[in-house]
Amino acid sequence: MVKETSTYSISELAKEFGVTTRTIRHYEELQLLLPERQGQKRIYSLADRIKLKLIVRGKRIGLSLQESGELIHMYEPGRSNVDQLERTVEYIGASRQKLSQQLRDISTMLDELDKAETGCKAELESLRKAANKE
Amino acid sequence: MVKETSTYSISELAKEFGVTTRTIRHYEELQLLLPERQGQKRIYSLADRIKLKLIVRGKRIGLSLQESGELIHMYEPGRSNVDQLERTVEYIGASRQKLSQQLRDISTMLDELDKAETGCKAELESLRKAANKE
DNA sequence: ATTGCAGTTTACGTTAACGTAAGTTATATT
DNA sequence: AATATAACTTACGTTAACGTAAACTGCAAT
Repeated sequence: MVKETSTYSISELAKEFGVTTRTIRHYEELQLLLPERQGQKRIYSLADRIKLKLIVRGKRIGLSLQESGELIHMYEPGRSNVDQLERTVEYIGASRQKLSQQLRDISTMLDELDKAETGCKAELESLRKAANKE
Repeated sequence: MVKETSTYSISELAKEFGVTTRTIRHYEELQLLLPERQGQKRIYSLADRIKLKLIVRGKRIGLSLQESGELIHMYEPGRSNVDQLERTVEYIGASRQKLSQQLRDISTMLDELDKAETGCKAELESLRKAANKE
């Protein structure tokens, strides 16, 4: 069963993305989200949900809220003039470089984890052999 | 020309890794580094340098200093007993999972950047065509 | 009518990761 | 001997990203 409506309450989003409502309101304070209102209550659109998803994903790879904000901004209207578009393309290039570096870093770490694990398991083996000889 | 000695001053390391000496001392406050001393002066070994490298790399992919500290700990003596070794292997597994998730996140972001870039460039093209028609 | 959620605002508190400044010491150079 | 340079310690300051508490609102069910 998939959702049929395209609006969400704050607690629905909070539950879905594993954050608190305070966190979501905080993102709004920083202008990362700007939900509609029904009276006092915040009503989140599908677009808001996607932005939140991007923020949460960004956090997993160590982006600051500012950086996520800039990424969000890229997917938005602002494509008014050439100057703006060119700066966006530049920013995309820089982002790609940073992400590529992260890929390399993660590969290195995974390699090192493999080595460490192999070492641990060998160590465990020899400890168990020694224990059996008693 | 490669370094032949295997000790470093704090400012050498700071320069090499692009951090301040304050930062390096901070890592020592958190017990991530424990350099020798010559009187007051800190003398860093090759092992210290490697740890620092790991910390800096960890920061690039969004690890906290605590997490980097735990990773460092894994590469260290502690292999005394079976219990400890097993917990280390578990921790390695968890780390690998987290890193794998990051790999997926980064791939997704790179894809989205590609789409955004394509969109921008198309937009730029049509803007330029329009400008030429004047 | 009141009890109970789910939501709201306002505002101060907290943690991580350093920055920054002030004053001290040791070594090397002019 | 005086000065510069690189190190050091102590301690308070700062920013990001929320946490937490208090007090209020609106609607729904008992």
